[in-house]
Amino acid sequence: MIPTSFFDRDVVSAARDLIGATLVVDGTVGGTIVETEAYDQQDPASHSFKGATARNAAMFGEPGRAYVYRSYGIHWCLNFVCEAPGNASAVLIRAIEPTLGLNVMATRRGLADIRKLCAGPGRLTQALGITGAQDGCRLDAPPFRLEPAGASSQIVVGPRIGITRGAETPWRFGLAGSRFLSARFPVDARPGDP
DNA sequence: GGTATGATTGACT
DNA sequence: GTCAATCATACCA
Repeated sequence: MIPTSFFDRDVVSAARDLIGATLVVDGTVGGTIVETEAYDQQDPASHSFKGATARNAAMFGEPGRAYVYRSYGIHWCLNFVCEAPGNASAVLIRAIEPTLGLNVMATRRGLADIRKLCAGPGRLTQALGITGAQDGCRLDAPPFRLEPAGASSQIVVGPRIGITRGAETPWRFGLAGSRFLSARFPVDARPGDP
């Protein structure tokens, strides 16, 4: 079990150390975290950049809690709050390698392709059944369960995806060579890869 | 009150 | 590669 204290520190190192950790929801679905991004309050791409609002309240609350928001009016995105208060920050969970409850997740996604089951922030919330109802929930209590990464993994770093401001900041982390990333990393791109 | 904009995805040329 | 879906939020009047 990853304790709340794990998140009471710099969001960038937390984002890196979450690669390889296991996320389980409702004890029925989950997998290994293979892609994350960091956002802090000094970051123009962060929701917390312009101060607290009703939507981002969880980011300004205690670390070790979930921040869930609606994206493009369609999808939900899951974050882990870090280092707050003082520097409202969070780790966006962008992709997991599905390991638990594949049938349930495939049904929710209406899709059998395991590589696209949880490869993307909107996709993994749909597969895991995460909605705004989990906004502000503790990460060390049901419905969540988090287990730390095992042996240290080879980690790749790159610029974050889908943002217009702060796009040059290399705060995206991934498990090197994973087939379950939402997109390939520049340094992870090798000729001949599918 | 109105309007522009997304930490995205899936369908389509 | 392009583009629509779809709506809460933020910001302006």
